[in-house]
Amino acid sequence: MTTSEGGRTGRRPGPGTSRDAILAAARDQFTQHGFKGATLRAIAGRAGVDPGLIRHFFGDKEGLFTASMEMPPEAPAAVLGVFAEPVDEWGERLTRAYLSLWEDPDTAGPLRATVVSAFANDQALDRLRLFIVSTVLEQARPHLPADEPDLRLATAMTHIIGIALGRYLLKAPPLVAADLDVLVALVGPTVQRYLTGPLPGGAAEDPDGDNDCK
Amino acid sequence: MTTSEGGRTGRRPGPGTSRDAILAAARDQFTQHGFKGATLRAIAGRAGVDPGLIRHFFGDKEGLFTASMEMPPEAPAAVLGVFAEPVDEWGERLTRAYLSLWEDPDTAGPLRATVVSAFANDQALDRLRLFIVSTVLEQARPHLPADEPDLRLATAMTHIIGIALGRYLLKAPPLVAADLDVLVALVGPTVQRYLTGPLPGGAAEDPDGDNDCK
DNA sequence: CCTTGACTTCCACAAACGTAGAGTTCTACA
DNA sequence: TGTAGAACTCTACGTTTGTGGAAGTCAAGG
Repeated sequence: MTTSEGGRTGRRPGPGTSRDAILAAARDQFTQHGFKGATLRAIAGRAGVDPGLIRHFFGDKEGLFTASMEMPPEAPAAVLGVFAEPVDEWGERLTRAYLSLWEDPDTAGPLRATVVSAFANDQALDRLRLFIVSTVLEQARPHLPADEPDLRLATAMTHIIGIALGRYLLKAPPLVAADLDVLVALVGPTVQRYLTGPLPGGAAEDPDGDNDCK
Repeated sequence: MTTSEGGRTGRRPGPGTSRDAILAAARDQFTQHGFKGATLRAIAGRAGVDPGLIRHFFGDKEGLFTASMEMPPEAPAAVLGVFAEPVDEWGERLTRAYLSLWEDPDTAGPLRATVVSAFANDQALDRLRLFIVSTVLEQARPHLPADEPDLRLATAMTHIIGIALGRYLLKAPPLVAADLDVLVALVGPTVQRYLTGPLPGGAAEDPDGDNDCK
């Protein structure tokens, strides 16, 4: 975002805006071309900055990468906080909380970078799985029905993530056109059903939810 | 002229085991490191072949890439064929047909490569969206309820794809551990509900009333 | 035999990459 | 006002990459 000064070297006048410009450009390039595909020169070019500056701020290409995936700590907390609410409201709340992360420009960038890189890099994928499995699952399991709590949360989360991918990454027209509230009203009940509803194959009309079918 | 090959002489395209080895290695490397991240030398090394052979068979790195994403034509037909079945059976059939594509080693490779590259490459993403939107949507829309048919199919497809990503790419333990039949029984009804069930907020009446949470 | 064309390998090159360090200019603080 | 250090640019090096062509090998037909 910084204008390129012609020929001049040394520190630019005014407050340093370059760091943020580099981060924005990095997220853009990493999500568009992957880790190896994105070049430091292209990122610097987009940011209107000398490539050497990247090394100054982030040391490494991997340093830049991890920095570009960091998101404000209140972001995951917003999703995790849903688990403190009554369990019968999780469906809509969870859906709305997660999709809101993708709506907010501040968190959408890192989120995008995280997901995309997870699909193109085994290490990043391991990190993502670890976060979902351990953090999310551990937080939610105590409040879920005894039969197959892991499978319940996995299908629910997968569903929400799938919607997010379709709307914000694949940009499927029907999902993009839909209003966020419509989407939440549509998906929320399904998520709720996965979380606390009866499971097929077992005693479906069991009101206690106390069945041990597998 | 004894053969139907015309009057051509010389060595015929042999049983060439190298070509297939290259394709397998290419799919492996492309899905693991992305298009730019995968190197022709690494692919050739994995295939136990000289890098020059790749150029001989596929000409280009992009030629190799597109070739590695081609899948047997009967694969998409298996999914599209579901639309010829009664609409009230689409839920389970669609789910099973698509997930089966990921179970079959012959189609899982290209499918994996397609999806992964779509997330790391804008062109591939456009291709995938075009296929889903135009081919799948056009085929299914005539049989769907009049209210929001596109949104119905979009949520349904997104859900199935999300499950596939969680099970076969992210490898979320609960989804991996679950039997395919269990997964179909769990997800199928949800998909069916998206396709033909009532929409929240809308005034649509549900004639067959299969709103049972079974 | 010999010819032919597909298969396979080796060597080489130009471009682009990440990294490195030295040098230049501006801000912050005493 | 002066100085330390952060911000910033320039030039350069070593490596790796995709690509190209020349040359050798092997099976099949004349």
